[in-house]
Amino acid sequence: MLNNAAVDRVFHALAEPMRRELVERLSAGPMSVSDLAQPFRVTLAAIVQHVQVLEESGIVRSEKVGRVRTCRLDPDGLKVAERWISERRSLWERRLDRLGELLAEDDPSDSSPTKSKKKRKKP
Amino acid sequence: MLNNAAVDRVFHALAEPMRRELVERLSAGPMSVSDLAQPFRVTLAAIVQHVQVLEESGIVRSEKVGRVRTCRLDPDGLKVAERWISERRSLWERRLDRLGELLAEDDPSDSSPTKSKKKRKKP
DNA sequence: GGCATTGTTTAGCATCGGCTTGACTATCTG
DNA sequence: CAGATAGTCAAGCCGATGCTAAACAATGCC
Repeated sequence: MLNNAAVDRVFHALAEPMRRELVERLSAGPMSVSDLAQPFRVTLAAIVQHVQVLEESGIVRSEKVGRVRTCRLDPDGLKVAERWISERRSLWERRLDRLGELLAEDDPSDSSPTKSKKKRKKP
Repeated sequence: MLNNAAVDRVFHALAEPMRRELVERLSAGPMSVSDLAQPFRVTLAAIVQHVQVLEESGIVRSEKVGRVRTCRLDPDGLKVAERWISERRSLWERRLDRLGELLAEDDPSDSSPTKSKKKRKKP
């Protein structure tokens, strides 16, 4: 995988609770940095640093006009993480489905983990 | 949001590259801890710790039979992260769509920085 | 011009997190 | 039984990370 570094940056960015809240706020619409900072009890500098991380990860884009920097969500950034997850999950779930089919083929017994009895019959 | 702590744990778990590789390996099928550890150049203890984090986050379930602990992916854990992302992203994208419609309605003035020309007509 | 607003940058601090080491338990195998 | 295998636990090292303070720059407003 070549986009490994991108996946890395995105998940690293989303690991931080305050950064996720910033994303949450931005999902409602674009915002200046100080507007973003308003509900938090931290320095503006801290918010700026978080925004930088989000921006380097591709989750957020921003542009400065005058002295105010306006930040907006970039769906493509989030898509990177979303795809990584859904690929792994669907891979695993397909596997589970195939397994279920195999079990159902000739064994109507309960497939729950407690005392699973493996009666395999290969024709 | 009450499941905030769960979201926190899941994203924290996925932030670590080696843990994501473990998830990747597990998406191919269940595995013992030492099988999981095999391709990595770290101690078994390190892998155990990673597995614990993944398990506390709900991404992985495991059961010990005899002296071997078998780990398997739990799709529900990954779903927590997947839903968080897709909710934020789709919220934002819906907003973009509405904006596009509004712009197309009667005001050709440009709201995006790079000369985007949206000529859409709403029937 | 003078002052407030809005960020940006850097250095330092404190905490967190990943990893190792080493001691230990429990289970299999000959 | 002895020894090997598979994992667990606790302590500690050390680099990464979030936050602050402080100095700075650029823009807007009177």
